[in-house]
Amino acid sequence: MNLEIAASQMESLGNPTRLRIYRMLVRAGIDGLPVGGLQQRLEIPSSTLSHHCKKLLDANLITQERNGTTLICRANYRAMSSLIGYLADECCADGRCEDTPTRASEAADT
Amino acid sequence: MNLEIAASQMESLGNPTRLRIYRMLVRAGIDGLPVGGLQQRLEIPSSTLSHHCKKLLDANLITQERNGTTLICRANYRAMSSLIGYLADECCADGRCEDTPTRASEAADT
DNA sequence: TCGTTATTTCGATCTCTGTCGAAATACTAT
DNA sequence: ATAGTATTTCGACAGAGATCGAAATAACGA
Repeated sequence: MNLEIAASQMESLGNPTRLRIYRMLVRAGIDGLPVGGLQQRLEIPSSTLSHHCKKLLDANLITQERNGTTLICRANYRAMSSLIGYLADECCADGRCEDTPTRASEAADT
Repeated sequence: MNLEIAASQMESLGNPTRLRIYRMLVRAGIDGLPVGGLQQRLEIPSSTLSHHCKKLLDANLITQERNGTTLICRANYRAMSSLIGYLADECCADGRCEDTPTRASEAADT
């Protein structure tokens, strides 16, 4: 995970419609949902939906698998975990932490 | 936490410069960093930096406290936790999960 | 092949965002 | 008050993003 990738993923999730899509897929689990299923729930034009799915796909936040004429979308859980890790990573690395008056490394130095 | 707030926070973090700022503040811990300190490291015009800080502030991702002429910025750790929770929340609530062949609730039903 | 359903691509429009320099404001110290 | 430092606001511009309808493509079954 690096800054550029993390930012692009955040940007993808920074649109309310895409965040809804993504959360639907997270909720749906490994079975995922077809694009058409998403469209029914979202009630937006399919071209708009396709546009958003492409963004999520490009950001590697979802995967797609064809099944006949329908296209199954799934959340990429691994990417989600990485992103979350990146956000919280190195919390207080350069300073004191909120919960502990002294950092572990500083305590070790004493 | 709701969708609109989460999306606006994601959007805020979806810009590389802002993500850098935010991570610097996360690393800095409770002591935070002055705007000027951020500017030295980022090497961007102060007007641009101010613009980004305002976005992060509006999204409730950072806080600011005046200390004389300098303005201390700090990451809002609570907001970060909420956001992370929102992302991972209700994973697989509507379907089977990746790791477990059957969900806990289904297993309980058996 | 033909028709039907599912999905994407195209092209247009409109709005929003990032960036900057210049000017304004906030605060402190003298 | 005045000068000096820190930060924000303003106004402008270029570029990116969201949205849509229409047309194109993909996959299937009769």
